[in-house]
Amino acid sequence: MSRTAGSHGPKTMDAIRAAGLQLIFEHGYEAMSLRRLAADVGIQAGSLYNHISTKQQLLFDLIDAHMRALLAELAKALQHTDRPPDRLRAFVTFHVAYHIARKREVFISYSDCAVWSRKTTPRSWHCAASTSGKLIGILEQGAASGEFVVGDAQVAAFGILAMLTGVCTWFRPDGRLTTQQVIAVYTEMVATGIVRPSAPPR
Amino acid sequence: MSRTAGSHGPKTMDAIRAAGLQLIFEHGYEAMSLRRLAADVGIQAGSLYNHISTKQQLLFDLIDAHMRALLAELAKALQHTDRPPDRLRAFVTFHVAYHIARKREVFISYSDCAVWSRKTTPRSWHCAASTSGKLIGILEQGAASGEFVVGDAQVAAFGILAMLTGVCTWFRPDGRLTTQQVIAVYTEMVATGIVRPSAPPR
Amino acid sequence: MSRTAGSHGPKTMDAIRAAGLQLIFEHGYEAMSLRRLAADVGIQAGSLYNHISTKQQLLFDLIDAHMRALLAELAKALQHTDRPPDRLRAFVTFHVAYHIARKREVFISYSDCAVWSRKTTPRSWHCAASTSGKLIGILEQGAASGEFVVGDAQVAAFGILAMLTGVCTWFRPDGRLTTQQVIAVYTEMVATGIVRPSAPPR
Amino acid sequence: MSRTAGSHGPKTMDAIRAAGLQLIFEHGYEAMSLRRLAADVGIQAGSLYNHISTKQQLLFDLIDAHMRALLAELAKALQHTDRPPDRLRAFVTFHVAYHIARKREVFISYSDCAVWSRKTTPRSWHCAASTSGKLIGILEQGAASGEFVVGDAQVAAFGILAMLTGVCTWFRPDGRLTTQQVIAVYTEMVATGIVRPSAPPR
DNA sequence: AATGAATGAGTATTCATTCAT
DNA sequence: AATGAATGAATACTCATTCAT
Repeated sequence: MSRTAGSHGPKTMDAIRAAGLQLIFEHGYEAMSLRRLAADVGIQAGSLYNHISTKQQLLFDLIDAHMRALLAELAKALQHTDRPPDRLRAFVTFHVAYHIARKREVFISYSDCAVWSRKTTPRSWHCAASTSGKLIGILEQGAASGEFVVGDAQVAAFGILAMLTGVCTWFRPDGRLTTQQVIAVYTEMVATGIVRPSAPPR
Repeated sequence: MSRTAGSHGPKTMDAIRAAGLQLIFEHGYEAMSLRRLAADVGIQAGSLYNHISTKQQLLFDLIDAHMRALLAELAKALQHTDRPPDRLRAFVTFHVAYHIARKREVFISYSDCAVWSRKTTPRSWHCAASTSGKLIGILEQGAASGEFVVGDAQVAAFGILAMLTGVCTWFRPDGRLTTQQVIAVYTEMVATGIVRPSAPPR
Repeated sequence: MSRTAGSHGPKTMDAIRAAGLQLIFEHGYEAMSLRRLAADVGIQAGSLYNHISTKQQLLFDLIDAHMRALLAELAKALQHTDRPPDRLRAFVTFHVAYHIARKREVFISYSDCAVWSRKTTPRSWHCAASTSGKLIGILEQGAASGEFVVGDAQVAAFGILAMLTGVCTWFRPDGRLTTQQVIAVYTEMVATGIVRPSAPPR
Repeated sequence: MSRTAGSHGPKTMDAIRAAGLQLIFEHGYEAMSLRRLAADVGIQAGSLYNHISTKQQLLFDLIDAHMRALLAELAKALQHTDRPPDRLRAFVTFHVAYHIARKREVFISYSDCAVWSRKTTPRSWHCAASTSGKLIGILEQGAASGEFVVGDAQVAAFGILAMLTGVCTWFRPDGRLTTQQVIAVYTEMVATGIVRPSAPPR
């Protein structure tokens, strides 16, 4: 029987990460208190330091884990497609699904930009650059092959990413549309235009 | 004349708003200290309370001013257009220009969502609802008149807004594109598709 | 009438210095808690920071004040003497009297050495070097003029200083000897030998 | 063989004492953390308690060992001398040599006075009393036998002890003087005067 | 309208120590 | 005899806010 109430053993670190994720999502990094985090985990505040080195490091670890997962899963999502239209579709499908599923991770990654902004290059930079780089590559490849017409590939990629990421801010699981429907709508919008001019008068 | 230590008179409130805007943008609302704000203004921390009631109220005031300006200028930008394609173009043009010019105001408005999230309806909700409502109206009007084909007007509006707002995160005045060029690219993307399939083979 | 119990106004800093001096003397620098210091002063712990910047700075300020006073008073004690025996006598007299009167200041100055030891040159180094330099000067001057015979002037100076400073550790105001008597004994010991061989047998 | 992480066996206690001596010397008792001590030994902090009962007890043990050694070696140094001048010379020789060799032990013994001061009689009191008692005895014996002239034997003893102990603070093994030379200088100073008036004019 | 000094609750972090394993 | 995780109290220091002057 354990000595006291409260979490114990190797599960504590997992509980800290889970509670940290939730609390930073709810209150923001600065406003999250380690006392509150410890309370949610069921240990004393000082005991957190058996598992983390600093509050900042906990944030970084959560962000890093998110970014590694994002990149790994994105790579997997694209690995069996090679034609640009298919790759674009796979990109959109993955990105929307991931951002709906990992809303909190996405949110706290912005803490990185916000909190340490403009001092140091945020650790999310590499991830963002890699993700947008992949999308730019798809667009340029399609443009080169004549399958797409793209105005400015870079701005297009940033636009698409912002649009897809934005799903975090409004999607509700109990809302009007299911995840699948949202994916379908976004895929259609990216592939054929958000607003399509009707057939030109002849 | 430069702002000096011991600054006083009716300019103090303006200085507080300016310094507050900059500091919240740089550090986030929670991490901004009123002592630092007071130092930037050139007064003692306690003296701030001759001008503001609380730190939170200062944030709200900045956000409210931003949102009122956004809505007022948006209304003005749309007031002399009535055909949906023109209105959509005007909307995009205005939104991009405004977000490039008011990067910091946009940024701190998110503090609102972040900090007081999920407790109370954030004051930005009305603004967001009004803005997106206006855009949805344009899209639906165009769809009704047969000038546009739009899949899901609401998702399309959210997508467009996210895309346009995203310009804040990457635009640099000394970057590859001028504000005018960025506006042109976004307008084109919204009007005719981000990625356009090439002419179908016949 | 003041708003709360507790010290107020420009006297607070003096009270902090007095209480800090006493507490560091009693418990040592590391073991002195700012909470306790604040309580002794009659204010809240946080209010200390209206007067000091850090705990370390408080220590340094106390040490610096002590050292400046020591050097200034020593200079004054020596200023009207010029023959080495008189200067030596004046040095001893001053040093014993000062160390009896400023026991606590002397004690806490050692915290400097102890606490920040061997990392940085302690701020007391200049004072110690200046004091011992002055004494060495007296001894060398007397040796040169033939008024003294001194073996190793530097070791002699260190020895004398240690002897004189040591009075701090055992002198009690209510003890067997008065301050004047102690000064007389030390002066005699320094001038004619701690232990004097009796007249050599002939 | 070097001490390695995971050190165990009967050598652990020795390693704890050695590391404790060094750390208290470097940082002072209060500032020494048991975590750091454990790290230096190569074990976890909790494991220290298989060897020591409390942090305070470790300090006391180190001090007691030092004091027992000092008293034992002093007794041995004096055991084959009986004439006061010889005993005084032996005392000085021993004391200087011991304090040069055991600088760290001497230093930490003062922690005792500092830390627990004025609450309880420090454990060093017996040692100091015994040491100074022995010296006073030598001086008085010499005075009684007519071999010495001593003003105030007690003050003289305290003065000599402070002087000899002070060697800790300035002696450097690579300095101008060897240990032997320092001993010679001190012996001479104690026996014939720090500063000797030159031969009186006749 | 500004100051300077105060409050009291809060912060992240460290500490010596305990104990089941 | 060692570990790793826990405790609970303590640490220096910061915070937004108040208010007599």
